[in-house]
Amino acid sequence: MSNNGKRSVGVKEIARRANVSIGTVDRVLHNRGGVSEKTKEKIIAVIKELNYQPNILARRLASGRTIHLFTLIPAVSDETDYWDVPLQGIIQAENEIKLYDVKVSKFFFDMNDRKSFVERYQQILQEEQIDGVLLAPAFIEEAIAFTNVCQQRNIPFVFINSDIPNQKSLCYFGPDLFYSGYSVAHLVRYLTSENDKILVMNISKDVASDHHILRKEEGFRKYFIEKQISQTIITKNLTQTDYDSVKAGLDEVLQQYPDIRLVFVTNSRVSLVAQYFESKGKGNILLVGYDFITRNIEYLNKEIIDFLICEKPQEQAYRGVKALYHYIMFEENIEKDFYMPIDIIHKGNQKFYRN
Amino acid sequence: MSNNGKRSVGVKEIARRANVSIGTVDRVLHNRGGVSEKTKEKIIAVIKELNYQPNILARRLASGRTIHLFTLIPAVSDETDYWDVPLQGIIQAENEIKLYDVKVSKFFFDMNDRKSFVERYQQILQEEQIDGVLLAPAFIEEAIAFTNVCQQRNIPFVFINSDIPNQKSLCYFGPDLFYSGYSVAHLVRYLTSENDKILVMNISKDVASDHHILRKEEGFRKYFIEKQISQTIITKNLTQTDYDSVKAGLDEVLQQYPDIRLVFVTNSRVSLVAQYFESKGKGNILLVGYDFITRNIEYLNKEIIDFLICEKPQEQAYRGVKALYHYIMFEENIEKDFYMPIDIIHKGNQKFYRN
DNA sequence: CTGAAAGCGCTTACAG
DNA sequence: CTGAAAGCGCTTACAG
Repeated sequence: MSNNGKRSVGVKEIARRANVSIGTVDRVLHNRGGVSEKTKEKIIAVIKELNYQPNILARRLASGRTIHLFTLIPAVSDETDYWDVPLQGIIQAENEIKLYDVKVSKFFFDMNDRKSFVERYQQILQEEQIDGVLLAPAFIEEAIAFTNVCQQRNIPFVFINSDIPNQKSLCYFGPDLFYSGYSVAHLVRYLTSENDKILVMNISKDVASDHHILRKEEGFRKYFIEKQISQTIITKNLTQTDYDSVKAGLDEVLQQYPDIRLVFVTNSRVSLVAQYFESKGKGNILLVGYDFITRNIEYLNKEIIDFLICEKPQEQAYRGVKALYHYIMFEENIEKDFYMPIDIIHKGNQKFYRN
Repeated sequence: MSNNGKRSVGVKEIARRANVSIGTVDRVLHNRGGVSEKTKEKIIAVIKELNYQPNILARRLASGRTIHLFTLIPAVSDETDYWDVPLQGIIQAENEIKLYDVKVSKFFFDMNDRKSFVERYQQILQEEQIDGVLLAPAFIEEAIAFTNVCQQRNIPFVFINSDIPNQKSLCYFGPDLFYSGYSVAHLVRYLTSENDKILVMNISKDVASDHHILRKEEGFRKYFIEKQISQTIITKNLTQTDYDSVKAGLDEVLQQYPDIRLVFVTNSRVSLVAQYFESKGKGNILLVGYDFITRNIEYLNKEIIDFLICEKPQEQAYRGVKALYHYIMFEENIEKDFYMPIDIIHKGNQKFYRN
């Protein structure tokens, strides 16, 4: 109707110009083989000449084939509901693309159990049709094993939350951990003066191999070295994540250094420290931590947590799923690394923040 | 193939159950009329019973109709390239949806010329097929006139950048201006102490009627009143936006108040103030302003601008166009107000920031 | 007021 | 190696 006859050229026109049937054009278009070199060349030439753009709608409609995507992320645990946020991102993407006959199957592993990761991915690998995989590679070796199989089988996969470089993922969506810590240091410089002491708190069952935490602290400290700022930075590692242990640890370190000015908690466990300050009193200590999750937001609003750093976990997962879909649908190549912005949230701007 | 025969029910099945032809089903589906009450009711019942979800792909494919959207935003000017950012958002959305046969026609007006706004919208209204409109209602009365016509003609429209409440827009994407200023105040409290003086600078050709600026300052000041903080806040309005005038204004105010600790510029003109500080020296004054645009980023990296507040102008426009598309395609209702997050950018986190 | 047919631009068997 | 036909789930004239 309002078409101006400009409806872009399709297989029909290509077939006409190449003097073949549309079936043969389709074979060339999808590299299905069974076409003589000569006709193939001719058809390719016409396709180029016409700058043919396939009609995605028609393609999806005609091929009754559902696209099957799989996601593998940690389950929400009592310790933290952080992983509910990426899950929401997956669901958001799913709702958008299910109209185009895409199915997303969601698998979850236990953050504290390597085996569960392996079990889940083996379950996935047993599926007969796997068009793409999104995973949070919490256990590096196991994730490598999984994605090696994907590579062999030509299944595209994307990482979220943390990256394994050189693993030929389609793309990574998540923080640049080092830079994230580095960035916090810059903010901290605005909040403290040179003779203020800073406490870095790493709260994790396995600090020694917690890549996230280590890289963030590295970046944080690097800033002070680079800028030659001789501010005192104390690190406290806590490998027990229950409140009592955190309380004991804080009691100890604050007794030893009573004049701490700012506490930087390198992950979402900042709410535990906030809980401590809520009962003990916070004085003029500033508290900075990670992740825009319910518990933390409560303390943010009470002004017990001063700043939360957040790297859009929902968007990471959302973009991850959409990237797989786009890759499969349009054979589009995607920019390899997509580092999330490092958002700063305080009581004053939390209202309209979105993960 | 991998279909499990679960391909959701379509018009055919509805027609079968209602004992009519698919043509009649289609008439009911689109309220085209010409169907007897009785059959209509019957068909509607079946549709509900089956929880029929139309196949959008097929719908778009079958109806040769192109969707025509129109956008009306300010042109990029010498004064500021701010409006290039929303334009990029429009283009981004356009690229995503043009696959679905959507055309976006972009119109631009001159920020300093009401008449150009009127001319452009009249041009738009002459188009024969208008499926939706996105506009930045910089001139309120004129925007009301325009959108009144849209309402009459049943054309959906969305606002970006600033809102006109009660104008029955489909949706608004942009900042909550008051809250934006309020939010900056909270940050400023972390950066200054109670006896530090603050300078608010409004740089705009028509400060008195610049809604953006006025609301932000209002929010900013409100914070201090609410919290009963007796910090000195000086306002300086500059109605000349060239550098020399800004320089003169700053010379004057800084002579009068030599002990200013923080300057808050209420819009993207903060680069002019930065330029001043670059030549005069900044001392220990902090500089806070708006918008993540090239000129400002340069000064951010030189640490002459300390913080930029940004409300994702690209995303505003992107979401605006997508909202129109979704509304038209799926007749989906959209949440009425979508206030953008109030992002805080400093030298340390600007690297991965996206407008 | 209603139905039957053609067609949107592709893909998928099937036949040769 | 290639073609002709049927069909994906809709919409659009056209005929009655």
